[in-house]
Amino acid sequence: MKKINVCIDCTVKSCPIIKNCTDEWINKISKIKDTYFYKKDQNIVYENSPVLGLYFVQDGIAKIYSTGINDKSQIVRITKTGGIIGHRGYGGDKYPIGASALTDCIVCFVDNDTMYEAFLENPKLTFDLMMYYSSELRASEAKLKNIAQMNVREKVASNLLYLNKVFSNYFSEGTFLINRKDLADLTGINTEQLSRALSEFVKDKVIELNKNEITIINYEYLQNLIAPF
Amino acid sequence: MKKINVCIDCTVKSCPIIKNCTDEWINKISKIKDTYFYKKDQNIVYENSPVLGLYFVQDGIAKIYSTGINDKSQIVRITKTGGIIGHRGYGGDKYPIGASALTDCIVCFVDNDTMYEAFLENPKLTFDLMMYYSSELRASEAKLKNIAQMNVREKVASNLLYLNKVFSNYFSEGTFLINRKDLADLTGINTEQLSRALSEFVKDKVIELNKNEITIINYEYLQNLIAPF
DNA sequence: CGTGCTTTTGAATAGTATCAAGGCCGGTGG
DNA sequence: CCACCGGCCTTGATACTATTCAAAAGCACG
Repeated sequence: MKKINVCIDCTVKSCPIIKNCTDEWINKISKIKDTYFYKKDQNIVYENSPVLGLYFVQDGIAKIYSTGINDKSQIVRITKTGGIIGHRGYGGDKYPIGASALTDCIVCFVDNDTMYEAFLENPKLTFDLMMYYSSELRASEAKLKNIAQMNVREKVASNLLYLNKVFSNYFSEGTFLINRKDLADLTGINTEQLSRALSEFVKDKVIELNKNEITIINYEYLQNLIAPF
Repeated sequence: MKKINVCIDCTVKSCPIIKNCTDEWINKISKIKDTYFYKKDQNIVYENSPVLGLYFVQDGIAKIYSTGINDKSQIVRITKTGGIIGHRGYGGDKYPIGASALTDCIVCFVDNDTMYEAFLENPKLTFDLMMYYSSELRASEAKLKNIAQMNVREKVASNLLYLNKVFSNYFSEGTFLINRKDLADLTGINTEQLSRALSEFVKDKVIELNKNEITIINYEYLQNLIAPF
């Protein structure tokens, strides 16, 4: 994993800046942006810190979380290469969420003023980002429904499949690395229940566990659990 | 309640079209758009119907819902004058949600192609709508956390306060009209539990019930229930 | 090879969903 | 005008599920 400082050289072709801005603007942002490296488990955005701009994930996987009642933490989503962090806060005063690195991460930061100018002068960028919001909103509402309507077993199944998708290309097929607390916070349950659910899945030969490494063996079983039609 | 057909005459000053488009574009959209009247309980958007464009609420209150496991319905949010319906589906294939009228509603419809052109030629419109998405996303994620972490009593309290905000100016202060099923679907619980929670609130003189009319008496009590600090 | 942290498991408790029955109210037709 | 029907709402009893508390096992790190 290596920092890329100049946008023109960037390999992240899904980056909204590179995809939608004029060459002039790509160069301008390239000069203004900062690029940071975060080690696994390091914080990227602090909850309730002032909104300074947008973060674009160049490489790695990060969790976006929010702390609620009794300091219970809820992971709201997970993002990776090509994703954006901080857009929820955009237009607001403080980031309503925090973010930290699940794997080592490289992240580009662009300040508010630069973004605003870029938006007004690159309509396609704004439109593209609007579509990004749209898909995020769909995902968030789907997740809302899942958490409201599924039981523990179903929620865990659903999130195992989600993580498998997110982590594809980072480890071998069907395998990913996440600790129990994070998986519980993502699923919206506590670690004890998660542990019980995982143990059951192991017993039924649906997954295999190796410390924090989870491997899905029987996809179909998990699929049927969440969409029994 | 009376349909306004010409955008220039429209009293909804928060409409993103009127607020952000050139006069030329306001006129253009004014001619192209359709304006519909929906009676209370009538459907505005059907779940899984093809995405044809965006709906702008000129007057009234509508619920946005989505059907899940075992035909359980979840109300995802409630929108009113100045709000937008269908933006989640935008960029996708089918509307992932349905919408129907909680009060009589007047709704303006603008088709996809017109919207797309308008977005590219009115950067401020796109930016404004992007901010709308951003605030919707914040709201959705706040709701996610609430549903995941609150108990029934707290969820009901939270949603009573939410409805009170949404319905302000439609009935007298602190009063709103909604049936039990809708309130349960909004809260993410079943009608029996809702009924119990409401009964307790009545006993404790926190609210008053008059058929489907709910009046909040003790705001502070409800507030403390959801943010006990 | 301790020490402290995470994970797993068990048992008791609390909370929520479901089932069933009855009440209330509005509408319809005799 | 009243009796009856059907839908919505409320309440109670019960079954189920999830949470909490406690304890022990596993593992990571110095």
